[in-house]
Amino acid sequence: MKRPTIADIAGRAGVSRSAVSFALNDQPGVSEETRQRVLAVASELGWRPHSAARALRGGRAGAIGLALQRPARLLGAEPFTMELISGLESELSARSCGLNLQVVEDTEAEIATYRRWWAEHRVDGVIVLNLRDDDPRVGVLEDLHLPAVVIGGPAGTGTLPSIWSQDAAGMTDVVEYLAALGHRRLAHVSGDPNMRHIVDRADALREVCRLRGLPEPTTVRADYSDEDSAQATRRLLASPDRPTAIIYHTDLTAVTGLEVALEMGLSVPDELSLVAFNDSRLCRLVNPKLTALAHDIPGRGAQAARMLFAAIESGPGADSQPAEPYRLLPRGSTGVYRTR
Amino acid sequence: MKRPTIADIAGRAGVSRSAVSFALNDQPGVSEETRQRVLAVASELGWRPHSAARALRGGRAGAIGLALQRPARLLGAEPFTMELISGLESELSARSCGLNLQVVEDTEAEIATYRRWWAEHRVDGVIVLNLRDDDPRVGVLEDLHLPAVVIGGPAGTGTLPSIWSQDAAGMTDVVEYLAALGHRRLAHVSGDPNMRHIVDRADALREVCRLRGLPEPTTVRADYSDEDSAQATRRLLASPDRPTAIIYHTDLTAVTGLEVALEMGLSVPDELSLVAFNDSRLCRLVNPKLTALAHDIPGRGAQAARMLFAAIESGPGADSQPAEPYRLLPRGSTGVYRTR
DNA sequence: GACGGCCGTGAAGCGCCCGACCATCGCCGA
DNA sequence: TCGGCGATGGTCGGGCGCTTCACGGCCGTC
Repeated sequence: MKRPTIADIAGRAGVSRSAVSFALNDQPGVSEETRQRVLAVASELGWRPHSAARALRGGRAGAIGLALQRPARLLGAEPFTMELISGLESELSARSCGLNLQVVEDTEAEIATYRRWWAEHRVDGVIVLNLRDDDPRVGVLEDLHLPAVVIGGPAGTGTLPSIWSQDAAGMTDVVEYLAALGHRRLAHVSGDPNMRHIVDRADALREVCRLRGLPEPTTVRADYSDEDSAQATRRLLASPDRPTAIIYHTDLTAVTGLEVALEMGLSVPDELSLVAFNDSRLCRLVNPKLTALAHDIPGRGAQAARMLFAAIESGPGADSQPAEPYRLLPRGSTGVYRTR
Repeated sequence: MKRPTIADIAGRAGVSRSAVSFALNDQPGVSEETRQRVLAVASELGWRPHSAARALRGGRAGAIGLALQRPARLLGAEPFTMELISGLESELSARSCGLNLQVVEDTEAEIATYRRWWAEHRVDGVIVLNLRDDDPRVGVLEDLHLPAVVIGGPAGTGTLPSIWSQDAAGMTDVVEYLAALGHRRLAHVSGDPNMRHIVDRADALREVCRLRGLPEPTTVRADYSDEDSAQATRRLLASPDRPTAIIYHTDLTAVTGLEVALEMGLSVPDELSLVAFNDSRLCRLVNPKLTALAHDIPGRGAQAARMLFAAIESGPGADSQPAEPYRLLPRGSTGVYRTR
């Protein structure tokens, strides 16, 4: 089975290759009649443009890139990435644009991937995840003039457009909600403090507590692992003035925290309330169900894809946009604090 | 910033373009000295082959394709896909080969994607998931001569090499284990009966029960949704001769099942044992932890990638291979059945 | 009859690979 | 001594499929 080329079409339709090209690309230079004839032959032969030839000619690669900087174990566990991908896809497939995926070890490898993609003309643009402070990726992408959209920010993205989740607002909502329930001693199990949004949350937490006259909240760090988050929760709950409510940076971490709390004989939510950033099925599978800050991740993926297309088509300088705000979904894991 | 081409290297090194090409591709025809000089200049300029030009020249596209036929919500929830991808990647990145991802609606769309990828020269081969009976994808890929590796089988994959999970063996292990614990009435919440491996499991279950003289097991169907699997479990447990052990086709479904059982006041594992196909963090997050049949998914992804490379390089006719067998991981959700 | 608009053709070239060809040199046999 | 020959190390140029610029007939119009 041989792939048909425009030369084949030209032969069959009795016109030159250029005419075929014009016809197929809706360019002027051929009569309507010829155009129709060419289109008919093309669809009869099942012609499709050879992506490499197009790309070589200086056009688009017809694909965007997504580098995932995550260990294998984690990729499976957390739903974020896949939901984001499916959101991206919804926009991509509409424009029959491909998605190039690459799992990378660290930032250095990620940057190497961007350089390679750029040099090999593999992608027309990339989506950047998990912005950090002074993120070196931003500068590299700017230098390469490789269109990119950052999911994160809005600060520190340089000239790259970004789509930023309103983390401070989300955290504020949670704290006000918890305060209204009578909680005063709050704690926060947070992620990598180099990540922009993690810092935003911690800052917001402190700020709102200050404004509301609540005691200084505790922030401890835990990565995504079982052990780490269990340990963090254990430490918090073992302290003499233990918090009455804990906010977790992920659903995964929160679920582990809930296990630990129950294990330690605490009643949730009577003696301890728990809230998770990121909602997922996980939050509804545990008992009591976890109160969560939900996000429309596929929606954000779609939004990012649209922004990236805009950046690819009209060059840099596009505006950053906020993502849809977090929605607080109160469930069984939060309630009025009852002193014994 | 301009991407350097071999012409640039040729100019700087004072040789012809062909010489550069020979040098860069480890072909004979240049002296060792020239080769070194060319390589030095190339790395100095940061040259990388233009993937499109290579592909156009008749070479490889330098990427493989993976079409995911799954609704967005689900992709996030189940860890399988991402673990598989990370396994694929481990092999791909070693050969600096890309991964093209596409989320598709249904089989028809998936086939259209394969045709498109083929016609556009976008991928050198594909990984096919979730083989069904009389799967139309097999014939299409054979016709296109598009190298492919099927994850599933081993029956019904035509000339395509496959990597098949030993579902019957896994199921047999579970049943023997449950029988040893004293269980007699078994039930099975199964997935889409069009899927090969799902049928294999159901067949094995019936067969082992027959051999062991256990009563005919019940098999009910449930898709991945919360409601569906909850409903299936509820029905099973509401029946007068309700099963004492239930085997679920996914961790996700099993977790939902556990919730339902606890909700109905059953004690797990005293009155009901639960086992899940597919292990994941989910199984360890619930209480009691779920007994599961574990699989090394990233390992399977890597294996599939290696097979696909072999198929791409040496044409069809490669052998199918079994995946590593399931490992039964007994946890808190299974135990001796205690009649009240 | 010059001119402009419309259709269409020819050819170049994107970056890379590779088959065909060529220059040089050392070696051998007449 | 010298022509011929093979090996070595390199150049030339075509072509993969597609786009696009420059041009050239053809017709109708002023």
